[in-house]
Amino acid sequence: MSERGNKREELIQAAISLFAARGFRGTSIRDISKACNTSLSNIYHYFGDKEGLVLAILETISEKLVASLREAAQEDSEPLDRFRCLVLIHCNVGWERSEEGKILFLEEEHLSQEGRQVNRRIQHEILDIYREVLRPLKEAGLLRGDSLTVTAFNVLALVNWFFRWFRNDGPMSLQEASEQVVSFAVNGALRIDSSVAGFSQR
Amino acid sequence: MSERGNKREELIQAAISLFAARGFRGTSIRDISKACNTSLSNIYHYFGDKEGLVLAILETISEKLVASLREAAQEDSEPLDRFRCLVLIHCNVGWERSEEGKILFLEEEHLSQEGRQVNRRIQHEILDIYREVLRPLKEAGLLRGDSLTVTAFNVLALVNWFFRWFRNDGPMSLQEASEQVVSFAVNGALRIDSSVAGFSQR
DNA sequence: TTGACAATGTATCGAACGTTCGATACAACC
DNA sequence: GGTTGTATCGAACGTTCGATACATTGTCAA
Repeated sequence: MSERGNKREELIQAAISLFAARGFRGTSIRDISKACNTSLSNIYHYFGDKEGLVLAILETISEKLVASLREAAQEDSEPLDRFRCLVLIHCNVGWERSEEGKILFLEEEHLSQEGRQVNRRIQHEILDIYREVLRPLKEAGLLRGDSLTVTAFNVLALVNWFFRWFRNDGPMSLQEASEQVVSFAVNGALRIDSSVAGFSQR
Repeated sequence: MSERGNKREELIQAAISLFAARGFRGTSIRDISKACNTSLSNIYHYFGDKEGLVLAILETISEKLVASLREAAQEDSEPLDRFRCLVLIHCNVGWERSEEGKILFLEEEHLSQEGRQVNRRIQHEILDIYREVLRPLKEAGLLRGDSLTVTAFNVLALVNWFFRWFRNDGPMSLQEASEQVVSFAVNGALRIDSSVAGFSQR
């Protein structure tokens, strides 16, 4: 009936949804096994224990979300456009995968030492992408703050909070809302002299 | 040994710390009772059940944090300064009471219908404070976005995320860091023509 | 002094938790 | 055709959970 490795992926997907909706402690492995019509012990066969399941989830997220952001960050265009593009992509991709995003920031305190490290590593990867994109803008003297890291934190704040307040059935479309976020991020982070052109001199 | 009503307050304070550190599901009422050297049943005597304890905590937070913000928002100064002041106060007071802040945003999914409503009400109160402070700036045509609400969300994003990344033992002081947040918030939210003066015409 | 009532403690409950176990079914390999 | 490895199962383990029942103490008005 089922191909090889299918159940494992199915379990991960179900666990992502349940963890995102009810949290780590709020979701029992029985809930997850029931959602996949399989047995408790099958989860232990695949992941060792409950935290092993979380680690597998984090791996999945790391591969998908971070890859999308890296792609956006490596586009070959002007630094400002690249920054704009990164924030916009992050809003859109992150909203599509908002369940995964919730897991990243919701559950750190319930994890063991190893789980915490993996979690931090992923968050650090994302932060680094932003720093990298912001760096040429800083070198061009466009950054408002002194610290690349603080600026990156602030931009990430906007994006991650966006996933909390935005509702698809609200008055704004995803496109409108994420453009608002981009605008806020650009103007909060950068000093823009109304002349956006003539920028790529360096 | 203990005065009347002391135990109740002691239980609330201990519960705030434990919930903030380990989450709602991660903290048992036994943990809380042990932290106060009292018995399980005392908690049920005072709060009815575990969620009643959370509701009592939310009441406490609502009284303290919201009151501080209201105070900052009602200062009699120029609208821009009032906005600046509100964000700054929020950063500082919120950091001092960061445990309470975590509870506000961490646990919604574990609460019952009533708990959710109380939680939303408090978040709505805070959002309204920001909207109120932003309104005169919008009427003066200084707001970048069309929506007061979205702008308020974005500012709240910066403040609430600040509580996540800021560390007292880091390279920046609380004052430096919160000023960075204020700067980002002001420039992200508002169109400022470098001439800040001559503003209070209305 | 006593009686009501709030405050606190002890003992216990059923349910749910994460985890482990021994046993299959089945495919692949030797 | 025996051996091995993987996927899956149901049952049970010990622990902890939120909650309750009931007894005891403390306090203060009648």
